[in-house]
Amino acid sequence: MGRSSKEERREAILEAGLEVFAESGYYNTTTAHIAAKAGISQPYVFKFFKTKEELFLVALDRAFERILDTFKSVEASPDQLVASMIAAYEALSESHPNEMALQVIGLSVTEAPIQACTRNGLSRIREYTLKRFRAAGIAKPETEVTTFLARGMLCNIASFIDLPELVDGGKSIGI
Amino acid sequence: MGRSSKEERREAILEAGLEVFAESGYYNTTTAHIAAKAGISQPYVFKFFKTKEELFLVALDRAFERILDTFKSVEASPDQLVASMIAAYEALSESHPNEMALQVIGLSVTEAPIQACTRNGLSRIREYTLKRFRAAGIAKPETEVTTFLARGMLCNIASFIDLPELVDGGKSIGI
DNA sequence: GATATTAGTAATTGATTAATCACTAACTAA
DNA sequence: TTAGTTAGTGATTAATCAATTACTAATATC
Repeated sequence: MGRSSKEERREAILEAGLEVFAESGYYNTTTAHIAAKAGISQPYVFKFFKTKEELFLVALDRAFERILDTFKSVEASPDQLVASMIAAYEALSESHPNEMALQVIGLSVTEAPIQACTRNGLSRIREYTLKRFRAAGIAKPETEVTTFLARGMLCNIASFIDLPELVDGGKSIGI
Repeated sequence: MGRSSKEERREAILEAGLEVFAESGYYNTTTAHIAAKAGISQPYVFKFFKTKEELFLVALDRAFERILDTFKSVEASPDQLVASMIAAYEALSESHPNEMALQVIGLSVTEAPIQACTRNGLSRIREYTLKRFRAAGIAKPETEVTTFLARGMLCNIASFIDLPELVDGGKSIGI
């Protein structure tokens, strides 16, 4: 087996971790669960990630990066910007639900590096969105960005705690 | 010592639990921490609460009840309703910050009874708010309620993860 | 076919912690 | 004073789990 296989194995463990974390949260996920889902032994996880925390951090960071990349790829006329970003976010919620769940989980993990990652991720998303809203000449951009992020986060929450009616009475999965 | 003292002791343990949970989250809070903050021995906690989970549930339930009671006490003319409810929520965030933090923590605790309590609490708050918005003749009440709740929750989140600029650039503590 | 390397595991450890148990000291009432 | 009750603690337990260690089987290389 060449290098790519090793990288694939790491990727498979990361994906398994993502799934189990999204299902059981950070603290109730054991490295044994992750290993089982990845089809390997529990200690072998540690050949790819030094700690459980590191594995979670890599997954969480990827989730934030993907959101940012998704927003960066949005091209729209000023008056269509918000609608386009909402659509992009909705698509992401469908294509990568586990990464969306990870954001909610990250919120109340008190380990400092994870809190820092969450803070940093949300901060960067806010900054970038604000820049776009401003460039589009949207009125009260700070307020609009907060509402946009708030509705997006509530959408993740509604999905994670399985309470769809929390968002717009559950009529759509939209933010 | 009469009965009231026993009730006071229970209340003190509950308050200690609230503080420690709000600071360290659910899983990183030990019953020893709570006992230390309450000035008693660790096993004595269990004379008042059967399990750590039960203690958390009582605190979380109280947090949701207080929000609901606060909203119920809001009296305002239709065109002032939203502003009044925001003001009431802001006051609550200042007077009972730990209970607000508990909501965020409850979101990603995967133990079933706690998830159920969170779901139920948010659901009831949404229902009541929607009723009030409708009675005030607010247009698109479902959407407005979602935005209202979303901004309130983001406010709790911003406070819990110590990222004030997440809400309206950090200019105020408002929702 | 011997040697080295890679991929992987079984077994163990060490720390943590919720919860129980067995106890004692202080008060209360007859 | 003694019997009973209440308030409280020290010591222990039983389970869990991240992380390490020490090993083996397979594969590639010369």
